[in-house]
Amino acid sequence: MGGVSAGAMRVLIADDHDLLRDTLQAFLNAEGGFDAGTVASFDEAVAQVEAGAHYDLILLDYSMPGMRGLDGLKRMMELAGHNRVAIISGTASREIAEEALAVGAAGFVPKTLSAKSLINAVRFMAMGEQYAPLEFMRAPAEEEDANPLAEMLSERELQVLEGLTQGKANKEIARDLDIREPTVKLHVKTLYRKIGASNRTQAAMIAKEAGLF
Amino acid sequence: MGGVSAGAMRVLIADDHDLLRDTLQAFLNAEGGFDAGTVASFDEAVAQVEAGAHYDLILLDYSMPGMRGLDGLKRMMELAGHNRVAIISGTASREIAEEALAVGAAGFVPKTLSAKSLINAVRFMAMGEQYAPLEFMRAPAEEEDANPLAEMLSERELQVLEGLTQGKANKEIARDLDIREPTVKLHVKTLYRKIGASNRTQAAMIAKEAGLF
DNA sequence: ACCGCCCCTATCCGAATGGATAGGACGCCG
DNA sequence: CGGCGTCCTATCCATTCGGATAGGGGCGGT
Repeated sequence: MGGVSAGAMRVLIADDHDLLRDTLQAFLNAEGGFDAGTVASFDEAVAQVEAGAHYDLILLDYSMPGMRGLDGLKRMMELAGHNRVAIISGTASREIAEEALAVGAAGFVPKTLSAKSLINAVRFMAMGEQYAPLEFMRAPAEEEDANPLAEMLSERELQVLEGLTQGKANKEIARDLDIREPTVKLHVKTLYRKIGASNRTQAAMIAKEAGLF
Repeated sequence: MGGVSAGAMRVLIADDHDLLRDTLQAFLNAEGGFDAGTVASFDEAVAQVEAGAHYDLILLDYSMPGMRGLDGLKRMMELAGHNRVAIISGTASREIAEEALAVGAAGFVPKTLSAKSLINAVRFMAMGEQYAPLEFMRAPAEEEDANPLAEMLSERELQVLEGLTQGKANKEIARDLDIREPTVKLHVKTLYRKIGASNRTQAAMIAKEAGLF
């Protein structure tokens, strides 16, 4: 363990949100007894590591310049096998967190975590453990799909709706799904009622609005 | 950290990202001499204000539970006309910032702002000024509009296209624009050719895709 | 003045759409 | 078993849409 003063744990915070980065650094130093450094982009973090800097933990923001999603995580872990690398994010979904942990990240820290919990988490991860907030991993176990729309539509209706969002004619949709056109018209009509549309364009916009397809 | 000196400026931070919220509170109190309170949702912020709490500035996170975009801003400003209200966000676009300022927000604070700048900004806003980081407002000043689509369409065609994206029938569009239906059909047909659509749904999706309307 | 472009209006026609109605086939559950 | 919901098919009909064609009027540039 490369020792800096009295063995203070060294942490590198890489985040383009200066506000969080600066206040977090101050907080970790003051309340957690860490030795925290900061950079504002993935490339700067890489430069730090390539320059030989040692950190007990590197926190990478999921959506920062240069990160390209989990790509940055993988590259950083290759670059410095001995440095522990964790993801911090305010927006990433549970799926991304799981994938990050799967590829060997030291942990996943949502920005909804309390500052106090973060200190514990950082300490935990720096010790070599893998961390992720249980409530984050458990709660949205199967939400993402829970589009209010997708729930109320049958399988066929969803397939037809997808066709609508592509501007296809009933005849085309029928061919694609290998059913007769009258059937498509039925599904179209029923899904109109279900989602509150009065024509195919409205239906398509509503689907798009809901983030479907 | 209690040190609420007589004239300490009171700031309310409403953000569901505990991490930022807590560290920011500590930072504002320690470095800026503020008296900062925090809540984790819009509803809690409303409760605080309704309970009669006075703040020199209220910082609302743009994407927090209950906010519903700028809806929350407007509601909060109505609720407490004398309290200054500002938006803080890590993701919102320049357009949103401009709209927030237009409806009378005390300011717009991107989370990419440095902690030092934030203290100045908060002080500035609490004094009654309207704040927004110039580099944020200027940089993407004139791109968004340069829709390749909008350029090739005439005024009327754009109006008609907007009607299409709302799922309106030609007849409705004609009524709205106070022209005859055949004219609408003409515009529809010509704009199909211009943007490469073969029916109204496709046209609507293309417009949406291009960020129009 | 002529040309090009945009905007407006109009008519005709074939095709697609929206809506109503009426079945048949299947699986699930009380 | 008898309902119930879902999916499939079908027919009829009024309306809308998409496309073609044919004008007239205004406005700016050549």
